[in-house]
Amino acid sequence: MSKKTTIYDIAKKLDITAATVSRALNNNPKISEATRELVLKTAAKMNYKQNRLALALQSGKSNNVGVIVPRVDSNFFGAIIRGVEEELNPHGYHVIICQTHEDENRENENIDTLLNAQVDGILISTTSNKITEPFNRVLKKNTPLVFFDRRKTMNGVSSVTINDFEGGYKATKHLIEQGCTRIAHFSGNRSIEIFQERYLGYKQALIDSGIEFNEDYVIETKSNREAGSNAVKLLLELNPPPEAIFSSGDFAALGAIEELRLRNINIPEEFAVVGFSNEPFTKFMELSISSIDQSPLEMGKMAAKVFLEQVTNTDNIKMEKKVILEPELIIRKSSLKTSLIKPNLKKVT
Amino acid sequence: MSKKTTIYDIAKKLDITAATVSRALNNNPKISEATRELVLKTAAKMNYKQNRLALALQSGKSNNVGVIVPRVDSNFFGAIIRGVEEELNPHGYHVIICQTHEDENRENENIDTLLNAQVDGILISTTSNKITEPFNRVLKKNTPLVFFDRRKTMNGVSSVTINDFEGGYKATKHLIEQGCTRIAHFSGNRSIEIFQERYLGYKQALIDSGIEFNEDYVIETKSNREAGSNAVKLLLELNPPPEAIFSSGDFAALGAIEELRLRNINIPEEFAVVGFSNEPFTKFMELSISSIDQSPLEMGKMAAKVFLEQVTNTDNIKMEKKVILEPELIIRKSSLKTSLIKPNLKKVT
DNA sequence: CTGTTAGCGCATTCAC
DNA sequence: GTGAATGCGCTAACAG
Repeated sequence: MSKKTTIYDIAKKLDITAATVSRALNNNPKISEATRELVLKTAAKMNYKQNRLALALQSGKSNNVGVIVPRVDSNFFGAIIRGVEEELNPHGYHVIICQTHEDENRENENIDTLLNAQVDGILISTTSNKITEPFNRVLKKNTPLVFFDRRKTMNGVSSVTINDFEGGYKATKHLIEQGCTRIAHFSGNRSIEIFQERYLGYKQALIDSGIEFNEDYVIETKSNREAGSNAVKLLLELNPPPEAIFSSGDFAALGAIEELRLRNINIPEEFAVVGFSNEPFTKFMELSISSIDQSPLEMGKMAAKVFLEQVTNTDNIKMEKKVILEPELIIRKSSLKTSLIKPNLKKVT
Repeated sequence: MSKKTTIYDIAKKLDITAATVSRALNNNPKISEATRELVLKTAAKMNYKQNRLALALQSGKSNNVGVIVPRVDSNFFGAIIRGVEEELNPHGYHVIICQTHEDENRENENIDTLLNAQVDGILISTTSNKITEPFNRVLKKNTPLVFFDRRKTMNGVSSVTINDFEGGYKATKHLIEQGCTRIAHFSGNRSIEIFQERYLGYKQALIDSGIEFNEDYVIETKSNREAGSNAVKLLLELNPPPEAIFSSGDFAALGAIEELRLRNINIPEEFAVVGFSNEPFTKFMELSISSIDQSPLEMGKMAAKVFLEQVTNTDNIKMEKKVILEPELIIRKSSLKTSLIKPNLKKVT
């Protein structure tokens, strides 16, 4: 059990005052070399460890930052958290994680409890685009706030995102280059900025290549296999049906592929597919799935760096920084046609 | 910015003392209903929020628990952390995460900084089996310590693991039931308990079925595709070669499967494979891979529960609890032979 | 029921 | 250079 030794204990032992001990421990210049060494040595001997809690209370800095994500057990958020932790740990910060499960109320609760816990900053991938009271409290309290991936539009708040528009554009452009013209899109809920941007990128790529945009080819799906399977069924009933899909999510892309194979449609020859997020499984599939990599590790590190800048620049009241990472297209079998000769497609009127 | 309002602020406003305010806020019985309501109301009006740091310092409880894992961006550990967070959050605890990257030194550092941060408990999947000084400090400080998945043998310390022996046994037994007799094993580093146990389970299943154990069929591999691919190459040069593999890791199993397919060996007819961990990709492959599920979500929740019990039972100085979860065999295509008739295998002398 | 006092462990004034 | 005093925000012990 052994009660924790404090600076008072070591002060008493050395018959000096706690203030002196504190100074010695903190490399305060106004202290004699002799006492400093003495203090350091006996501190080590007595197995002294600083109580960060007391320091936190008196300094107002807890050295904890809160990270709020929808869930932690996905590759994407896991990698982000990894990045945040690795970047922040060397600076003496601990990472507290909170999950929202896409629930706005829990998000608000999490923010409030983190604020109560006196975190030095909050990094969040938000679930809604409303600016609720807790967010205002964060600003009022002057706690550094950084959005990553999913942001809200707030004055003076920094964010780290990827260029989702570019991601959608690249994916679609790639499909066009493979010779596809009838390209469908699985979109997420477009009231969420990232999905809207991917959609717009898709649209723009079509326009830039002189391909007519077809509303019927855009389907809003959840990101799971069943949704992808159902969506592709709808598409195949269209006349003409599409010959490619750019999906805003890898799971929906997977579901689509499964459905297509069930119908003996050859991928990528007859039908090409590109997903989004570069989930690990896309790489391991025998028919590997092309996808857009969001470099979540980088995103996490970057979010942490932005926080660190914010916490350093105390002079600047406000500094709003928008970091936009470039998405990378990973071309795999599901969209790479071996020959550039356009394959036989079902004849279409 | 607006300075945080404290109980003193609201005390001054109401012309009472801070202690009374504290009592009202904490539902202390010895207080009049009138003042309680008054305090509560003005507290709300002044937007009072408790400073958990001050509470922590004075009570000695930070309401934070540290979770230490090799890395956070794997499905397994991600799911565990998710379980921990979900179980602990309703009890007012925050989860601080630390990564070791399988480095013993970083593990020790993490423990020490968590201790300094006055966490109320440490949940850890340890990287080595040595009992280093920081672990002793945890005990001396009487901080609840719970191992999960990878444990050390320490007196009075609880752990939550799966029955790895049983996992190895089930996997191997299943292969035997599919008609395989020449069953190889990819083992991890067997100085780590979990791998040793899986190996022993494998061995016992063979013995129980009257199958001779063959040392040559056991290969120590890392858990990645390349290692699996290399290992299977070695196996195929044996005479007779095995006709099945139980792999201690899914990635090695995947590598093996890739290599087998390269050689046009039919799976599962000619060669059956079972992995371990039930990584998401095993399910999504077109040739889905059989695996052992470790129910990481449950494991995380259980570890959290054990911690909660520990923190509640203050009377009992020591309580050592060993929770052992049952692994589940998930049978998929890579090992499920459609007919019970033993398929044509390469003839062997 | 409520006020007074004290302390959690530390760093930081201000004296000397 | 060092000591003494003070406060961070809160709760708990002891009075009354």
